[in-house]
Amino acid sequence: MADVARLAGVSHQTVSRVLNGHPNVRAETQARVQAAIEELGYRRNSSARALVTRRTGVIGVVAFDTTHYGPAQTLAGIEHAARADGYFLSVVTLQTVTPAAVREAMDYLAQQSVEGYVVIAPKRAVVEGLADQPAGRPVVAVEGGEAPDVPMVCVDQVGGGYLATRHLLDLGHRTVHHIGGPRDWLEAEGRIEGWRRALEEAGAEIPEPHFGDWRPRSGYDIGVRLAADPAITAVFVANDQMALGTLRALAEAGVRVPEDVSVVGFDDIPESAFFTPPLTTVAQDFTEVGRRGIGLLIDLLEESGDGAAAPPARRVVPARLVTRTSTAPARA
Amino acid sequence: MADVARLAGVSHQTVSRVLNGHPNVRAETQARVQAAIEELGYRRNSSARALVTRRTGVIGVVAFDTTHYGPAQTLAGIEHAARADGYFLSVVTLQTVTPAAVREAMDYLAQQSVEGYVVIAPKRAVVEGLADQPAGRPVVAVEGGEAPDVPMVCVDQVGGGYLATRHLLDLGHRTVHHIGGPRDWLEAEGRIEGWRRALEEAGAEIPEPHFGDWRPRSGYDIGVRLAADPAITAVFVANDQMALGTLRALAEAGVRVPEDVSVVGFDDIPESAFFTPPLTTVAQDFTEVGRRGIGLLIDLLEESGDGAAAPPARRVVPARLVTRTSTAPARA
DNA sequence: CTGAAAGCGCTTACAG
DNA sequence: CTGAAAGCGCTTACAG
Repeated sequence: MADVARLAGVSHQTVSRVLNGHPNVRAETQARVQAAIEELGYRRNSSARALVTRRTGVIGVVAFDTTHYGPAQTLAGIEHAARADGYFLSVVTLQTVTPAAVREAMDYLAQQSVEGYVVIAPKRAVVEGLADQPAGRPVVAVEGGEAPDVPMVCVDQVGGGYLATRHLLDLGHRTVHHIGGPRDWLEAEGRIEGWRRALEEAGAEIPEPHFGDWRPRSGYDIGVRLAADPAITAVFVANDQMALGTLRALAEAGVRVPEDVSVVGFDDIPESAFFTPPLTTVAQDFTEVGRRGIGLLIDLLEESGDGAAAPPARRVVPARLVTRTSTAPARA
Repeated sequence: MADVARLAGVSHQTVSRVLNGHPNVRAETQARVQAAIEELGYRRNSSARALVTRRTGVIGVVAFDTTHYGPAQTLAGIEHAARADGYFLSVVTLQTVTPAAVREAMDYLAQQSVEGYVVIAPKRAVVEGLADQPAGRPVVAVEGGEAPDVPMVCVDQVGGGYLATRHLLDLGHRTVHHIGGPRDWLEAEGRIEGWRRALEEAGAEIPEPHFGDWRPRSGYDIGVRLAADPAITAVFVANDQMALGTLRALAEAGVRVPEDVSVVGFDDIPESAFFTPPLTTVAQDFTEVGRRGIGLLIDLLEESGDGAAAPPARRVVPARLVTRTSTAPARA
């Protein structure tokens, strides 16, 4: 900066003013400074700046092992939104998901003086890790169902589960079986609640749900058992990967989809349109979740007016049913 | 730090020594300082530290839209490796993949004073963007095939393509058809080269390859055409998602896999074991790629001895064939 | 509209 | 083994 000032024949002070777009600089001076900056390829030292402004412009993100489609997409959404607003993203990916690991990750990020956190928190353990954070930096959770204290943005899982189940009931199925995700996932919980609500509302029998681990294998194993019960005509599976396994188990057992059994998934991963048969499923707008999560955090950071920030309504992103050919009317 | 020094009854200088693990501190003094740090919940200001040490400990990562399995996994691998070595990761995800976008992303990261870059560069355009970087910070590319100047770590794509094709030839197929990825992807190029090499080596006819866009739909569209040709008995598809589409097209056309046609994919995504039928494919160790990429960059940053850093051999991670039931011996 | 001064919170030689 | 001094490169009041 000293070099730039010298070349432009001004004080380093004025260079700073130009850099920060302060109004009180003569146009001609500004041009000269700009030229000097270009010529020298000068780049402001971010550490020095952060030291004095007490702002690093860095948002810490605690992400998940990204083999899961949802968390991976959410991370991308968060990144785009943050960059659009001029923030940097420092990411830690959780390997083991325990409250301690979450705290450790946040602690690690704190070393880098992040201004706030976005935590992808679809599991209960993550939300618990959030609970007893040393106050100070704002935290926004994303994909986390109902969290007591932490501001949260998520897709309407209950609504999505309801949508899927309602779709099957509307096709004339007497009831709908469910293959849920792991019970410590808040998303799994939301989806099962939506399923139950739709059944209750329709006065349908509520069969005992089964629980998988999100992976195709578990959907397959449960599917093998479901295939053995000829009374079953409709299954709502809590994610597309498990639904894939279920489809495979049904096919192997000679159960036709959708003629004998209708199947609905959840997530709308890129592959699901090409399953055998193409899967009816529930799509989530992860990009929007990321955008709102970052928006909420930035509101908190910049305390735009009232402390209430975004109204709760803006924090729930609706789910959307995508109808393909794995579902059909129940046989009479 | 001043507060800590006061509480411990030493100079802030000594506090710094304790923080940095300098040897020349009396054990008793150190304990007192530690206690003071704990009591005050003191945390060193990273900006001040970076300002004087000229090291931010931040590695910039230019990643890809993470809907692709490979890049997503690689990112996770990079993150784990970086954290294990005490580095922070600042990530930019590319939306449009052009040389200009790559430069822009690196420029953005430069604002944050990253010490070096790991760039996920499976497309030619990314490698081009890397070419004319203003020197200064070291760059390591990952997943990028052959790059002229930039140090590179990648899975042996040629070897993988060879493995897949060889497997089919070994099963007695006279030749192997190929559905390649987009031609501007270096990985697609490597796989096709391995395919061609295996065919040449076996003296087999080399059919005209087809090219998809990695997505299931394109594998489907090409599969529809392949299904119409009864002479075809073996297909090597450049990724699992397209292979999924191909399987679907074959099934719809009444072509049985593997009885009529054998299919091999590439990537070993979590779903592929549950395709119809379970897919024989080529697995890549992305974690290892991430680890070596970070290792290489850190070598560069810390200039451990000679400038040669890791020997080229260490930079190529072997691919591995995973045999499932989508492949079978050719009919006599 | 522009400059001289002070200070952000650290680390790095330099003394002792 | 420990402290007093200088300085990293910025921004923020304060003058003028």
